[in-house]
Amino acid sequence: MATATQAPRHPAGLAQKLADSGLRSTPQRELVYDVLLTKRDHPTADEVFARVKPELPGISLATVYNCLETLVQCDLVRAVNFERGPTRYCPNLRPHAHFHDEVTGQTHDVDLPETLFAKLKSELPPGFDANAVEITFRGKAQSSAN
Amino acid sequence: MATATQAPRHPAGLAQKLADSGLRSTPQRELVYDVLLTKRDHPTADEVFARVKPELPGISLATVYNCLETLVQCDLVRAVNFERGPTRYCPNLRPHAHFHDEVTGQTHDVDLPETLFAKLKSELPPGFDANAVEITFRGKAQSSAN
DNA sequence: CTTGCACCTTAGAATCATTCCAATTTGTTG
DNA sequence: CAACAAATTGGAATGATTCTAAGGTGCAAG
Repeated sequence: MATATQAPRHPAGLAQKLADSGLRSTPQRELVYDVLLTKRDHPTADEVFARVKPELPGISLATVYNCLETLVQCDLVRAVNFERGPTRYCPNLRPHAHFHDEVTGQTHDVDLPETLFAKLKSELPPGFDANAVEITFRGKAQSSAN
Repeated sequence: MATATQAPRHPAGLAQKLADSGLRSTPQRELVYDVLLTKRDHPTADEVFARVKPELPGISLATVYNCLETLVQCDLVRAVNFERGPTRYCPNLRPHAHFHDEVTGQTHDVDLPETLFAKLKSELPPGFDANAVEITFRGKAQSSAN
């Protein structure tokens, strides 16, 4: 069998994180996570399905949805939504914003200083207690590097 | 005919704004807009439909969708999305953020200083040109006044 | 081991919001 | 009034996601 190119690309934290939640590590979950880490272009469930299928031809779309949901529950992946479009998935765990390119339809991560998120929460009127902030930009990006 | 209670609640700018876009003012459009202005609780299309129907029993859901879309096009109303839930509609045109109460499911407007929006855009890396920013909080609100 | 059982995966049906479509209705303009 | 464009309508169609029921899988206790 081939070797080098098949090694798991993720930091092996998956099995652990899953176990922490009383869940099992399965080939499907590993592969879905791998696919997200390998090409971080915020794929939809369908896109993940397409990327995963060649390696695991028997996998079903329902399972891809299940795996993605599981990864989100375990805080290994974030679900990203934009205007009723299909949900996209992002393995970037640092707090960051998203930029939606209106021309290409691509989604880019935008790192913002941690202080900004704090500042935003501090602007809330009294009585509002936020445990998450989401920031989304829409516009045009000089899509050079891709 | 009755008078006081039936007077249009909106600032009569509707017909004008529509005309600006080469569109007609219709009873359906007026009423949908009225409903949004009257109870600013970010209703879904279904909810708007329910509120509009008693006054115009023949109206169809498709028309409500059409009217809402038209109002959004004319910049009289904003469409607000949260995690793949049904689109909600908001006649507040000032730049503001939204707070989603995880307990009640309600959506609240949150006014933020204009400078914050500017600051956010200025944080974008070079090459990114945003023409809109969306800020969404999720958390718990002391739902007192409603 | 081998049986039990909880967890997983699977295919396909079901759901839900929204959009599309083709047929009327309405309004305006010549 | 006639002709045409813009709007509305009900129902069918779409697309993403979730549900359901039926098999797999794999560890754990005996």
